[in-house]
Amino acid sequence: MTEGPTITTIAQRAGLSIASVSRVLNGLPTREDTVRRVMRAADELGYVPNSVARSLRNRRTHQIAFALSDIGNPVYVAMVREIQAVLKAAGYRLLLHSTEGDPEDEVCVLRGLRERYVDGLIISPLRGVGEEHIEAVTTARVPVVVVGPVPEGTPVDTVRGDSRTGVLLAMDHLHGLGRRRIGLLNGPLGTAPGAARAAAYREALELLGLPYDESLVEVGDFTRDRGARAARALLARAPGLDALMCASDLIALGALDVLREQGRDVPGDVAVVGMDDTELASVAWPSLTSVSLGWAERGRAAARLLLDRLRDGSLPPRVVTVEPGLMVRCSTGGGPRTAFATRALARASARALALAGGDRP
Amino acid sequence: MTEGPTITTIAQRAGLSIASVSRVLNGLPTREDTVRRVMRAADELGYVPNSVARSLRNRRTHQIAFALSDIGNPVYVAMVREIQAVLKAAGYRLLLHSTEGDPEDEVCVLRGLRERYVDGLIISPLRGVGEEHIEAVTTARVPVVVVGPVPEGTPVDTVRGDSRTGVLLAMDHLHGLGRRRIGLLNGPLGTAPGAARAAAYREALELLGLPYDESLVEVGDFTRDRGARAARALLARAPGLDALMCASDLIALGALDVLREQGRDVPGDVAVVGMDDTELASVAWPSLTSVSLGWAERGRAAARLLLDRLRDGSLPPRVVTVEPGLMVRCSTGGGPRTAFATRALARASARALALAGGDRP
DNA sequence: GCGGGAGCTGTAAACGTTTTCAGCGTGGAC
DNA sequence: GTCCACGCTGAAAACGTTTACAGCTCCCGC
Repeated sequence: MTEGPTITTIAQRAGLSIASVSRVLNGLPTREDTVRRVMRAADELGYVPNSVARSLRNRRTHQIAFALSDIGNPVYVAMVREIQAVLKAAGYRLLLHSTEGDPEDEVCVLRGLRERYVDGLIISPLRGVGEEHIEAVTTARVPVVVVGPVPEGTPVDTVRGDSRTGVLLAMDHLHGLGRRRIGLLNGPLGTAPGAARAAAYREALELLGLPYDESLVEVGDFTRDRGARAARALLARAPGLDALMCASDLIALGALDVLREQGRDVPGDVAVVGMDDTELASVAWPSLTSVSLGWAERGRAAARLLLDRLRDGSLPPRVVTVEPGLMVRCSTGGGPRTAFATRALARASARALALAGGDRP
Repeated sequence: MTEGPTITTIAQRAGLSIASVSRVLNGLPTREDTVRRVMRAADELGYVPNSVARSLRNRRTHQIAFALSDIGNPVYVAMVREIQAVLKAAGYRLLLHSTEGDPEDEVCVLRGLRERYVDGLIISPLRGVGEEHIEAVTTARVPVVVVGPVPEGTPVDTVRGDSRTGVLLAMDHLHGLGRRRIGLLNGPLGTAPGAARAAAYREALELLGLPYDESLVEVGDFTRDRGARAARALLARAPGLDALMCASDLIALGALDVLREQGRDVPGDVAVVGMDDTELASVAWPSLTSVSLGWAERGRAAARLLLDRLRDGSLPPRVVTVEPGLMVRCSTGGGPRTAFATRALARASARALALAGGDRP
C-alpha cells in the first residue's frame, strides 16, 4: 500500500513541469518530443491519475447516486440494472442509497448532496415527493431526477409511470373475460401508487358499468405476507368474487398462496392480476398476468434525463411518462406463448378504453 | 446551483481564520466564544463540508465498491442489500460495478482502484480469481475482499461458500427419499461454482454408493432458459431419472417448466433441488427445495472483513467460510411449513455425511 | 519586572490536479 | 535590425479541506 506516483513524480523523472505533464495526459497540443518523454515516464511509473484531486479541481465527481427504498424489491432491481448500464456507458459511477422507504432518510440523502460527492441523484421515493422533500429537492446543489409523482409545477425532471392506465388495462382485461365481481388488494393509500390504484380501480368500474362495492376492497401493503393476509380477509368477506386485481406482484403471489390453500382454481374460479411485471410473475404458478409499468424503461429514462441535464443545466424541467402494458399469462387464462401478442393488443384496447371513456364497441 | 459556502466564507463572516473554523467543526478544543461564532456563521450560511476536498486531504473517501457480474441475479441482490446495510452503519457509501461476468472488465475495476475513488473493494468474480486477477488484486492500492475461491495462498481476505457440502446435503436428502437415478443440471465447468458442483456431485454419488453415469449430467449455464434447454436434453436422454440436482435456482426453474410441460409430476415422478435459496425458490410452484449457500451472510461477512481491514491494515489475511443449509420445500415432498426444522436437521445430517465419509447408519 | 508555561489563534503548507498567464526562443515580415 | 506573431513551457493560483508550527495574550511564580 505504498504511495503511488503523482503528476509531480512524472514531472521530475521527465525533467518537465507538472503543467506540461498535465497537458500531455489530457491530450492538449504539445511538442512531439515532450509527449514522448511524459508518456515514457508515466508508463514506467505505472501512473494513474487521482480521481479525487481531479474531482476537486473540476468540480465533477463522475458519480451519480440512486436512492431507493429497498434493493430487495424486484422493481428496483430492474431499475438499478438499467441505470447502471446507461451511466457506465457515459463514464459515470453509480452509488446506491437504500432509504428503507423512510422519508426522513430520503431527505437526509437529499441534504447530503451538498457534500458534493455526486454530480446528480435519481430518487424514487416510495410515498411520492411530499412537503418534506420538495424544498430539499429544489434547493439541492446538484440535478435531481425523481421517479414517481411530484406536486404539480415542481421544477424538476421526472419520470412517471401510469398506474391509472395500467389498472384500466387490467380491469378491462378481466371484464373482457366475463368477470364481474372484481376485488382489489391494494397497498397503503398513503403511498402514491396506492392512492392512484385505488382511484383507477373505481374509475375502471365506472367505465365498465360495474358497481363499486366497498367490501371488495382490502388494503395492506405491497408485500407478499400482507398480501396473503389481505387476500384471506377479502375472501372471507366476499367469497363470491371471481377476480382479484392486485396492486403489486408480491401481493398477487400472496393471494395465489391463499387461493391454492383454499382449493380455489386459478384462473377457473378466480382470475388474478398483479402489477409491476417483475420476474416473479413469470416464475409463479400459475404464472401471473401482470401490468407492466415499465420499470426498466423508467430507469433508463431517468438516467438519460440526468445525463442530459448534466450536459446542459439550463434545460427546462422535463417529464417522461412511460406507458404501461399488460402481460397476459396463465393466472387469467392466457399462456406465456401469447404474451407478446396479447400485450400489444391489450395496450391498444386500453387506449380505446381510456379514450372512449368506457364506450367500447 | 449557485456556489455554496466554504470554510473560508465562514471564517470571513465570523472574523476568524479558516484554521479555527476547521477546528471547531471537527470538535477540537476551542474557546467557548469562538465555537459559538463559528457555529452561528455556519448555521446562517447553511454550510456543508465538501467531501471531495476532505477526501483529498484525508486520503479517505468513505466509499466502498462492490463489483458483481449481474445485478439481476437474485443471489447478488441479497448480497448488495446486506453489504449496503453494514457499510451504511459504518458511515461508508456503496458503489456498484456491474462487470457482466467479464474477467477483463473485472480487471478493469481492479485497476481502477488506483484512481483512489474508493477506500476498498468487494469483488465476486463469476469464474473465481484467476491468473489475470491475482496480480491486480495483490497490487491494488486499497484493500480488496474476494467473495469466492482464490488460488491457495493468495494474501487476501476471502469469503467462501461451500457448495461441496451444499451438494452433499442435497444429494443425501434425495437419496434419503429413495431416489437413485439423480441427474445433474450444471453451470459451465469453467466457472468456480460449476466445477465445484460437478466434483461434489461425483463425490456424493460415491459416498452414497451410487454409480456415476455420464449420461445423467448436462451442462448449460446458470440461467433459466439454458436450464430448461438442458433439462429437455437430459430428460430425452435419460427418461428414467427420478431426481434432478440443479446448480442454481434459475436452472431448477427452467427444469420445472419442462417437467410441467411434459406432464411429469414433481415431486412424484421427479424430485428437484435448486441451489442458492433465492426468493424465487419459495415463489415457484411447486416451491423449490434449495441449498442455501448463505449469500446474505456472505455479504455481511465480506463487508465486515473490509471494514476491519480499513481500521487496521496490518491484519493477516482472513478467510471466512459460510456453512450451507438445505431448505426443504415441496419440490422434494417437504412443505413450506417444515422448512426451518428441516433445515437444521439437514445441516446436521450433512455434517454426519461429510465426516463419516458416507458410512451413514 | 521578567521568564515561561498554558491556552488559543493565525499562517502556511499540503493533498494532486487543471488552467491561466507570463516568459522565452524562433522565425518571418518589414 | 526591430518588431511581432507563434509555439511551447513553467510558475503559480485555484479547488476546499486539515494540520504542523509559530506567535500572541494572559497569568502565575519568582
